[in-house]
Amino acid sequence: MGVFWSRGYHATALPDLLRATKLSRGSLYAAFGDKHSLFLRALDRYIADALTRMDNELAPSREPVDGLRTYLAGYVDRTSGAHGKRGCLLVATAMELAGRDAEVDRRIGSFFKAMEARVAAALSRAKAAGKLADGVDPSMAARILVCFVEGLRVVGKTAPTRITSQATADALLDRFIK
Amino acid sequence: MGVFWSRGYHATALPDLLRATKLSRGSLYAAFGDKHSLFLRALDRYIADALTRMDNELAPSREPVDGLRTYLAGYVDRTSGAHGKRGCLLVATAMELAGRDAEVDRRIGSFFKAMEARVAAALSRAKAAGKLADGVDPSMAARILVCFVEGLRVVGKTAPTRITSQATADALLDRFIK
DNA sequence: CGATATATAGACCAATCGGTCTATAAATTG
DNA sequence: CAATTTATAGACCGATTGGTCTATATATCG
Repeated sequence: MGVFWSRGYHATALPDLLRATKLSRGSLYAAFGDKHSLFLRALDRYIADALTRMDNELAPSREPVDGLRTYLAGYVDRTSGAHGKRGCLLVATAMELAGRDAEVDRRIGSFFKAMEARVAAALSRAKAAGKLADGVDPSMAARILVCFVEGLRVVGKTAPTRITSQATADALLDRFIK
Repeated sequence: MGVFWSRGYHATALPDLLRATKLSRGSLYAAFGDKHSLFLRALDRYIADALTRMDNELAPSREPVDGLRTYLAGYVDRTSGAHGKRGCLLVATAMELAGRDAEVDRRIGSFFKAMEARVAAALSRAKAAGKLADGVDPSMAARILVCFVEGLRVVGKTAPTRITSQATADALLDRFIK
């Protein structure tokens, strides 16, 4: 997964995969079929990891605003400094392959929907608890936040400081909560 | 430019470039040196186009909030439906090449800075005109908007409807203005 | 017109791509 | 221990990569 993550699909050659998996050429093909299948598996794991992380951060048992704060803080951490330069397998894949690979399309589309749904749910709970500012619609705000964090991943490629990114994320969330 | 735009750097092969430029192999190399130089030229033009467009949309002579509205509307248009699926040369390049290509790094970094500066300037003018909501810092809000529109480009790969994207952008801007 | 400069098509190059296959080594099992 | 399975290294394949070069055609110009 890591090698696709930091290089992208096309730029990752078989030798890179062999080095990363410590497998022989034959074993790799026996285990995964071909490069494309292996890539989809890496993408699936990346997505699954991201979703379970969100399920923890935004769990209904937690205070929703706290959950959103840690959710955003996680993105801040992953998109600033050296972490940021590493990029994001999902965003890189979306830009590189979406629209040209049906399997990828489905995964990207459902991931964004899933993320948006989780954020919207957390915002709804926050609203129910009276924590949201007046006139904030949870599902609308969720779409904004999803765009924002994915934008963070893009801008994160220029390695902004954690301080700046954190302040930006805080400023945005502060527009939504009381 | 178009061919790099919709396919990315690695996925664009020489035959694609020959077809797009209607040049012979020899002429293309005589004119541009190599694929990488040609790519940088395409990227430069893409960036220049984007900046001059912003200079028009956010011109000091225009009403700043109107300028921001048309600026956002432009992104909405470019990131929804079929336009969205086409993607963005800049974001695709950032994800594909940033961190591995110094020439690209410089361009991506300076573009985001330039975009942020222009948006911040427009927000400052809006604030001076008393149009900004209480507690909104122009430069902070500019960072938020930049992340948001770049996130739109990513999510736009899933071809959301223009209606939805426009409503999302409106909802965000409404959090900043009175 | 004839001479010269320019651009063309496409042969050609080494390197690398993803993928297959075989001969050998290592591990497993009875 | 011997027999058998499993995994290894790496030769090998055709296709394609970015890039060069030459022979031919097309303009340009005096």
